[in-house]
Amino acid sequence: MNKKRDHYHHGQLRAGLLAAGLTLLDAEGVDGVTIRAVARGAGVAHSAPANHFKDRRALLTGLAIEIFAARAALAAPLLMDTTRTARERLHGFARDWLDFGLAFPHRYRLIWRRDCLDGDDLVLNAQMDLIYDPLVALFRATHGPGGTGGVSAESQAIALWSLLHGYLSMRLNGNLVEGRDEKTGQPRAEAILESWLSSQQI
Amino acid sequence: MNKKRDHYHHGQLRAGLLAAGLTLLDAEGVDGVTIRAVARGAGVAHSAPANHFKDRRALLTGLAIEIFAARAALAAPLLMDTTRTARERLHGFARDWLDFGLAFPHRYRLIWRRDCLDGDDLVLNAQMDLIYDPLVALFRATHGPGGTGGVSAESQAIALWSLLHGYLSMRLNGNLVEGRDEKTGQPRAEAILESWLSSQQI
DNA sequence: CCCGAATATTGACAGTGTCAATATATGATA
DNA sequence: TATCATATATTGACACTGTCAATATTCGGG
Repeated sequence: MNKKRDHYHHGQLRAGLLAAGLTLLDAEGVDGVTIRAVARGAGVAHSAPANHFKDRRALLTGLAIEIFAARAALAAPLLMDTTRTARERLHGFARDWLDFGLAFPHRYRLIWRRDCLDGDDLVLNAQMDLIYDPLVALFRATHGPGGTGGVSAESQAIALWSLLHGYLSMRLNGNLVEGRDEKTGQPRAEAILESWLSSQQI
Repeated sequence: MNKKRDHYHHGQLRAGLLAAGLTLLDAEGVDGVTIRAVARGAGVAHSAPANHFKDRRALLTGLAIEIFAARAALAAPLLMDTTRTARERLHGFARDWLDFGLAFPHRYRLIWRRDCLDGDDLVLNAQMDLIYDPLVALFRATHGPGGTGGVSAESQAIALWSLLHGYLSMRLNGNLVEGRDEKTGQPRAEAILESWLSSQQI
């Protein structure tokens, strides 16, 4: 049963490739995650990954799904935690998202690199909805029964996510520097976030 | 002086390479802009570009500078046009930025791909400031002399740009679909933009 | 026990960026 | 005008990549 180990893997290779890929991603960025480097990391021949991922694109999509799933597993319960106010939940979600991006820049970049990923992958898209849907629901719940001014819950969700994603992208890109708001003295991201939440009367 | 044309270029090659690069960029995206493909486009040997761009990175940085410069040439005068109100100017700037990104997705993506560019390039960074500085100045001008509530002009500029960039990134990435606000019926981007401007009392 | 299916290996190919060696053209100097 | 350093272009090579085809090994069900 386990005579010739070290020569032929079995069963666990897919997971091993993903693990090696994540290590490479954190260390060298997306460009470092080559099929051959991942194979080397897992200790198999350069063409072995082909049995588990048809493409480099499929490999990166597998990584993105793992990463996104981990975020959704945290964000979804947080957004639906009815023991907290809407503002607390949105603030916590935003804080968590920013912290994640700053702590794992290469992971954050990868999940948005649709040119490297399979944009039609159903699992990948489902992970996004796992966050987006509770976010919209939360905004909808904050709307009064009258529902007069302002924009829709969907637009609010998209606006908040755009704000977070844009800020984070530019930070990770080196276009923005960590800093504090010149008026309030808060960390910049905090100031912008709180200002937006207040402007939405949340 | 011009005996052996067709064999050796002179003088105009750098511009020719950039032109070929831009064509390739629009047609195939950043990945299509390889040194060799650009050389083929300009009709020279695969190693000729090395005399004008030390790297592929340098070539892409050259492209990004051209692209950014063209945007700055439009945005800066617009932001400083004192014949218009602050709201008109900010709205016009945002509209122009969104239109540009949607019309030239590959160009838009490239100028933010710091991993493909030389992030320390002084010319490239100067182009960004050519837009950022007037933007901050405009926000500062809208602040009353009291200067009580709200965030600083810098934070406002960063927030607006984050909002625009985040929305555009997700649109170009395929994460968002063109649509209309469910409440106002406006195009989504318009609704989000106007809502933000109003929330800043502009 | 055996055979098909799954999985891993080796080898090959075209494409890439980059470097070194070579060839040609330009422009300043004599 | 002649010469020569310098700028520019060419050819050739190398290592690396993704992907495919052919081959070898292992696993699991009959």
